[in-house]
Amino acid sequence: MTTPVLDLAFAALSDPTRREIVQRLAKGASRVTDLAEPFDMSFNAVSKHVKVLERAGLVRRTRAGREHRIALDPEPIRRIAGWASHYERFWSDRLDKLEAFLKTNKRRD
Amino acid sequence: MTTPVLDLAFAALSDPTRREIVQRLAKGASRVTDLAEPFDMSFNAVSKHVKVLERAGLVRRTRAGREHRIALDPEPIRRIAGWASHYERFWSDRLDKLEAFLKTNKRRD
DNA sequence: CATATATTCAACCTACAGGTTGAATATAGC
DNA sequence: GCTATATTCAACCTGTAGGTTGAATATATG
Repeated sequence: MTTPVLDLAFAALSDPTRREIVQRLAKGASRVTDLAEPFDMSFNAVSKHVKVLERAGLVRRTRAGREHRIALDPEPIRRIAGWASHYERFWSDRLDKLEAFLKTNKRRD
Repeated sequence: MTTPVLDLAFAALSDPTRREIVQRLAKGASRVTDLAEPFDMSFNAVSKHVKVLERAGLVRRTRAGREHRIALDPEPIRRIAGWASHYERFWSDRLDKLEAFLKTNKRRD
């Protein structure tokens, strides 16, 4: 009944359609119609998926006339990354690679 | 129908009972009975949760007589962390902190 | 104003999730 | 061998997830 943040975020991201929507939104905000276009399912189904993402806080909606602009909110993904990071001591073998990745990425900024 | 790794892992982790099981297993492997003990639900319910975790690859089972030893397999969590890391450019404000954290952690090794 | 577009709302369907209880199975210990 | 323990299996129930279709709502546009 509490349905806290992680419950909703994990559940929302367990659907491949919704992960694909999130991925596309990472490249920029989008209307619901444009999000729905590439999928082989009804517009209404995609609209529902967007609502699930919204309820989970993964996405924010701003209305502009009849169009709804859907934008990614990265906070819940951050929370998930934070949750996963508690298991880092199980993946010490990957720490070096990650650190290296972060360093080279930093240089590029 | 494909039900790939991320689908199952995210779905499994969307349940707070299962996240608690994972958390406890991070401190060491456990029998199903011991996992079930603190929960306010039937043993069978917990047994089912363990099976969901197992099917998602988050947990491995080794039989020793009548007892089943359940141990964490960190690979799917790694996959989730990897998935989440693709959204790092949305959290550049946290990159410095993470990098610092990794560096100090490295020093401690 | 009339119509086309963008979107949600509502009802419905089927499948699965998470819980229960009651067996069945297999091993351990007296 | 008998009984207690550890566990799954199977059947069942209720609720929700993900999809559909059809209508309602609101805003653009000729």
